[in-house]
Amino acid sequence: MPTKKPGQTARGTQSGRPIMVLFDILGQRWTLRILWELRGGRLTFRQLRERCDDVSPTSLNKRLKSLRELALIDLEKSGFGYTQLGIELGEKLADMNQWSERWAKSLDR
Amino acid sequence: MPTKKPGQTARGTQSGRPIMVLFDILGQRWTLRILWELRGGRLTFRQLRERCDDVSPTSLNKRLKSLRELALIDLEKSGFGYTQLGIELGEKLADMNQWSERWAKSLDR
DNA sequence: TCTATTGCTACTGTTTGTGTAGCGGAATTC
DNA sequence: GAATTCCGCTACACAAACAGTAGCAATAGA
Repeated sequence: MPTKKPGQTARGTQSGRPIMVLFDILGQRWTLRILWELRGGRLTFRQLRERCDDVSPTSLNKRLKSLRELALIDLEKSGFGYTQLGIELGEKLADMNQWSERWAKSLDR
Repeated sequence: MPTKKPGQTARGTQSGRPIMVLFDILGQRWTLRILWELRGGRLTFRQLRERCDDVSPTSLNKRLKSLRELALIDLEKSGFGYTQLGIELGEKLADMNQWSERWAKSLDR
């Protein structure tokens, strides 16, 4: 299945609305994790695999391919890393991290 | 597979860090969409199914069960809806929606 | 009692993800 | 210049997740 871009129909919707396309890719396993692990700077394919609990190269490659097509990450000599757009999305994940800590505390009580 | 809560190991990690648990549940298909569709208020099981492009009841039920265990949504007489914690997460999704619109415009160029 | 709606489940087939092994290419080392 | 080491990536077979249809038990209203 080719990666769907905003404006095109994505898994589970016909609208092509950007948020639906985003939910499509983020709703696939490892996507969120990959974006998260890149927050500290560029990583090679193999470094990224290690950080992601040795995700299978098959899955990793599929996700990286999609994320590159969607212009969220790119590949340079020093490895995979955020594009300008990806940085913004990474900030959203950082927000979620903060929220998740409060969430965990609430669940404890 | 039982739903993992923060502090417990989740799919793809041993740490139990809240963000990893969150990525686990959000990285399953339909989770993000379900949370998104509840933004306008409570919906019954069947209403939610319709909004989610007729997702199979099997999948919907699994997600709802997980989200309830994680205290992100609850079920009242008027249907499924956000908990207090869920509202906060819903706001993050609203942020993402705004971002995704800018993202789509950037991709056009 | 009959009807309609609720949340939910069983069952089966398709799609998605996993795990191992290893490829070809480029850079580095001896 | 041959061998080694790293790079991104792929093939293939297996396991887990998801989908689609049908229909259940429980509740409420007429």
